[in-house]
Amino acid sequence: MDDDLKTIGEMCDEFDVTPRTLRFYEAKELIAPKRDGTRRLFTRACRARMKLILMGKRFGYSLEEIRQLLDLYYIGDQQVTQIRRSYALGLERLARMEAQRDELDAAIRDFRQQLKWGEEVLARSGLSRAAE
Amino acid sequence: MDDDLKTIGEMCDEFDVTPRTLRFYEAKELIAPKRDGTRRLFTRACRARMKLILMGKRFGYSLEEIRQLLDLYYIGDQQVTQIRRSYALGLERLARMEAQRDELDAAIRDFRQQLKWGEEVLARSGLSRAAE
DNA sequence: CGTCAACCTGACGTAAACGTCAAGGAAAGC
DNA sequence: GCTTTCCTTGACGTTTACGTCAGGTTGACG
Repeated sequence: MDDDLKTIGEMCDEFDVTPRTLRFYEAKELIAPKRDGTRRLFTRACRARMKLILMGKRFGYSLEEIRQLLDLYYIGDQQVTQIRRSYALGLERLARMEAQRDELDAAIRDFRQQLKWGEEVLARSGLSRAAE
Repeated sequence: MDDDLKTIGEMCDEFDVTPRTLRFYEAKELIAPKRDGTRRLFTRACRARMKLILMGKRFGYSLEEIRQLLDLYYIGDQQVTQIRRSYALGLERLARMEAQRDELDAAIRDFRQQLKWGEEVLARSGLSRAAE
């Protein structure tokens, strides 16, 4: 049905990672490629998950946290209790993300202040052109 | 002159870290406590740096990156070229921080959407009380 | 004087996220 | 048929940021 399958090499090109990384993610059950005998074949679902994995990494989640996040995205037809647990987990994570963003905002404000101080140091340093 | 010096134990209480952590930071030249014979004595400057170190860690910098940041904070009377280099580095970092925050904002929006979807799943699951 | 708490210096252990190397299978081109 | 290329599975190495001992000092207290 959906057989736009990719080899490990093609995946590496697409996502700019090494084969080791993809095998590692499989070992950690973050992705589950099919097999042609012994060879891995990566489905469209794998690629979707890879995008999410790399997104997660960009803002500092561990692979284990990402695995849980992926479970949240792909719940399917499980028990409602399971969904509720995931939902609660999601709320927690949202709170953490918002806290993190607020800290980052504050840090950015501090940092801007620091840079203004740097500008003054440069200005008073006897040189007229601060940006050359 | 300024002799409000603290022992390692007092520092641990103040910053909620272990002695090992402080010794490690000294080994990595993030802080430079004085000595009374063999014992470490932490100055006010050390405590200021510790605050900045912990700040840096909170939003995901490595200790090595933090060490460079601290150099930016405590420039002193170095060459102006040096100051300029640090300043440029600071601008870069600010850009990175803002990009990170924007990604986080976007992720939070996505996530909120995801949670709304979860709420609907719960609502349609035949149960009236979604939060018990 | 003993000992107890708080400190010291190695030095080895650990978890995460892969890198790297060895040894081998399978298909594709010449 | 032989070589090259791409893939496979172990299995050990690496970095970061410490934890966790072992063994040795030192100052204060009873």
